[in-house]
Amino acid sequence: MEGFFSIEARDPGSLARAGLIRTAHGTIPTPIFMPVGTRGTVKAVAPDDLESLGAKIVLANAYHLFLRPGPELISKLGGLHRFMGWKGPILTDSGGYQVFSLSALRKLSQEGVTFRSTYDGARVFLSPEIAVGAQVTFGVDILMCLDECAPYPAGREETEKSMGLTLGWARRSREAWGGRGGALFGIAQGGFYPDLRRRSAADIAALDFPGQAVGGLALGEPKEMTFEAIETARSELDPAKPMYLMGMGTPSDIIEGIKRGADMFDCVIPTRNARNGQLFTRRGKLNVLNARHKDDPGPPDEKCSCYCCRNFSRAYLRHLHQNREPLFLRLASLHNLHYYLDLVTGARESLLKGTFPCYCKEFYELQEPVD
RNA sequence: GUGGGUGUAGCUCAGAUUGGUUAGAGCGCCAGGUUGUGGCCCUGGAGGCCGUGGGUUCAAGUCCCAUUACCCACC
Repeated sequence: MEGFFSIEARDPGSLARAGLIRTAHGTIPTPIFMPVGTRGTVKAVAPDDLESLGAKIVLANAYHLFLRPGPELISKLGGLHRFMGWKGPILTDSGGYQVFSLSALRKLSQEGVTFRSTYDGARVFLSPEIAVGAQVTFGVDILMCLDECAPYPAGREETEKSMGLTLGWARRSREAWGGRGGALFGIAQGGFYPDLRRRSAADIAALDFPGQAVGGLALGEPKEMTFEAIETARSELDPAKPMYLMGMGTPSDIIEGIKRGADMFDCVIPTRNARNGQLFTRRGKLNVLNARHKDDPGPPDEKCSCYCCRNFSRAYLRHLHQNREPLFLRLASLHNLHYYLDLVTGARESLLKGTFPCYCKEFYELQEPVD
């Protein structure tokens, strides 16, 4: 994968860097945030919204799309890009997270994982080969290996066993991929045992994937543990390749992740929380459903230039939500995605200008103290 | 007018023909949470002259009488 990733600028005081990831559907400037579109749609927003927000890549989920509508249908309809009407790059998660999040509905074996479908209860088997095959069929730009994300807390033995399974699956995924289609990323696990984290990262790095992800983060552990795990993994991964922190995170998680060398992020927070009324502003979180906004004529964030903030009041947004109007979901999602994309774009620009430390400082200074 | 039914939280209703701590639920409301997503879900909180007035009783949302409002049926 010559020229897949290049680094344009580095912050001398940290591991932060700005780079470019080149794919068949476009070049992705990093650091980047990927809106989550699990089922081939970023909930409540259309592809043209994503485009005007400046989204450079979206994430979809192979497990969900595998179950419904299935790879054959997507292939028949021209691949996932065409199917979902998004022309830019797509990354698919393999379904590894579902091994964790749907743990009550699955049985694990060395060979793979058997799920009870969350749609109709049918038994579905997923292996590293099947997961890669599906992603290749989807025609996505970045594929993820099937992995197992150990829960938190987890015992040392359980964690070690889990990362072993993940490593075996990573080898098989790589074999099944064979360089076809997009770029396959390996996933380092290892829980919160520094030596296991280190080993998992080293083992994954040795497999020489085009990109590297760190999984098993933000499962409820204290922040210091999350950051330590990232640092530990980073020390063993290949710094010439993009590092993707899976499922991260809050705005400050992203800033802290960038400092620690991360290039890619995805998280459901901006879209999910938007649907529940929690909006992100420069000054911190804002629950626009709170009664105190009942007659507030101001936008969610005075300084925000998004479509929502330019045109609508907090009072109107609250009104929409109280009446369960679909427009609420769209406006709130647009705003939060704008915030997240703006956050990483700002970080990137500051890295290119050499002002990243100031950018971070300003980010924290603006946050209102939490009471 | 006569007979029957119903009045308990903002709404819909539980609270046995066994009277017994501080009267409950769902929804709504108020406030938190949400990290590789089902708009789901989770956690707290506020809110009651039990229609009104009398009576029986140590004790009444519960039993008795009256009264009032609404609903249904029949003149």
